Amino acid sequence: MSEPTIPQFSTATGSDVRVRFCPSPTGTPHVGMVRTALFNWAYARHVGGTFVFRIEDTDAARDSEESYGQIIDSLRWLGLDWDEGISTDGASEGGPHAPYRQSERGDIYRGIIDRLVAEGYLYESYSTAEEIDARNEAAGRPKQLGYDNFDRGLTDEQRAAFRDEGRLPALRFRVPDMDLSFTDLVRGDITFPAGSTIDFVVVRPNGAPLYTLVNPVDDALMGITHVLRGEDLLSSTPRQVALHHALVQIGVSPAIPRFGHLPYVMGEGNKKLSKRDPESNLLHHRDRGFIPEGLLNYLSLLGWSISADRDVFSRDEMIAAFDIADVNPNPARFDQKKADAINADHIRLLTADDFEARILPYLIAGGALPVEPTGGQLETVHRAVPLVQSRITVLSEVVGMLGFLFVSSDAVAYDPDALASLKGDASAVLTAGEEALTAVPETEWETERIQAALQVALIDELGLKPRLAYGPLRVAASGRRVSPPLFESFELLGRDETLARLARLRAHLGQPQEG
RNA sequence: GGCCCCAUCGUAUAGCGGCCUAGUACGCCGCCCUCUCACGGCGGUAACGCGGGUUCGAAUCCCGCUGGGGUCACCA
Repeated sequence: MSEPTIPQFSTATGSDVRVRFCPSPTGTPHVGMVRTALFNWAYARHVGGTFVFRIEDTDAARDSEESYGQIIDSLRWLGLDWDEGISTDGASEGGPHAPYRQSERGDIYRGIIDRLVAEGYLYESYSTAEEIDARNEAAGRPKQLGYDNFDRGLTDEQRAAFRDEGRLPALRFRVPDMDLSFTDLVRGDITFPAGSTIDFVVVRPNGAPLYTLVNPVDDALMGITHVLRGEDLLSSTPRQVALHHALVQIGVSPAIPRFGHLPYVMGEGNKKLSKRDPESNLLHHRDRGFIPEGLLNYLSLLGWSISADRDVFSRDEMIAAFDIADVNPNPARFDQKKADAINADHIRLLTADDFEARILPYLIAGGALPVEPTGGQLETVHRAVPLVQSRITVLSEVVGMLGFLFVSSDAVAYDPDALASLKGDASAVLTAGEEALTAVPETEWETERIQAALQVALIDELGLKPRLAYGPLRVAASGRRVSPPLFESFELLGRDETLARLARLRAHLGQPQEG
């Protein structure tokens, strides 16, 4: 008859698996946070389990409604759908364990706290930070050791005395004096020696429960079986295991969830990707023109891989292959170049129509097109799609790539860079080009005819190198050194506009340079 | 400092005792294609932190060291 001291961890598998994503709505969504959401989601989808979305807003001072909205917006955009959790349309309660915002679950916590106190798992602590420091100092105990479990042994008289002073107690969890172990889903067995986990505060003196309490409590109440979270929470796992143990003891939940700690997402150097780094901001990537497929793909590569020789794949392929057991424990560095390359691959995978629909908002946001583009402008975009889809890595690049198509000849801006690239007698080239193209009638104004005319006039007759011949024409058309293919661009611009641009650059080059 | 985690090319990773004179991708460097830039194609550069074991055999297992990171809040 040997009852184990530490009860069993969840043995749920397959459709019994319940995972959750429970961000705290502070600040803008971070890519590390999204990676955590992604892995939880992918695992749930892989095993056919349930993905719960909960909001941990127990810190009124730091939480914001704006951040809350951004997180939801981000999950939606990425397509990380949840089966249970906060409801955004008001049409449903969101699930059987509602509410899913901790700020609305006060009564539930109150009940649990009372039971935990009654069973002796929680005790009143009157020590202030100053008093703890002072005691440590007096005892020659290193300050970093923190709380000394002083209030554990308070007598009724002592507590009454504190209360008579008008002091209110915080509630601390009594950590059992034993080794605390668990088998991490990505790291294997981990043991924290007895005595290395001190009693921690779970309820503020004003009665407000803290994350240290509500996180495990909600996981227990919501039947979470697998906790997949960031490595930064690894060292708080022993106290959560202890608390979960208590919750099992008092009958709140049947088992302790299993834990898996995902590797850090690092930035430059050897530090965590900080909120300060722009690439940590999910919204920043979306604004640049990452597409969900690309970002999801790249993020999944931070600590995981689908196979030995492939790294571009769809979300369905990820779901089919993803297993938490395959996650790599090493910290991963966020590599913007690699992320861009993966995104570029996904952009090229898009159908032309899809690509077209996706670049429109960027053309508008970037100012290349008005908020309500004309039919003619939309037609131009449509025809330009094949010219740019393989030329960009993020969607916002279409603004610079196609912007010249939507301005009049007198408004083309010449990049200093482009002007500097002009070698030889550009004016002569422009003149010859104008003559050759003037000979092309409006009715024959299409790419092949344009190319043929220029080929004859500039390459064959003037004997110019293609580079020298087409450079000035490119700058005249787009104002840039890099642009979509030249002859196609001329076709899109139309005969009159093209000729006007060649004339304008010629005039511009003939003028003394000014500012 | 206590405790915990981590350790393969610059980066992300494959590798779970012999298939590894270590594979793939990004990056970088060449070449080809070519009206620019891309795309595409071909080739190249570059790694098992160190030291002990275990074993016929170790990138793979064990120990130590070194190095890096995290955490020690009435934040989450």
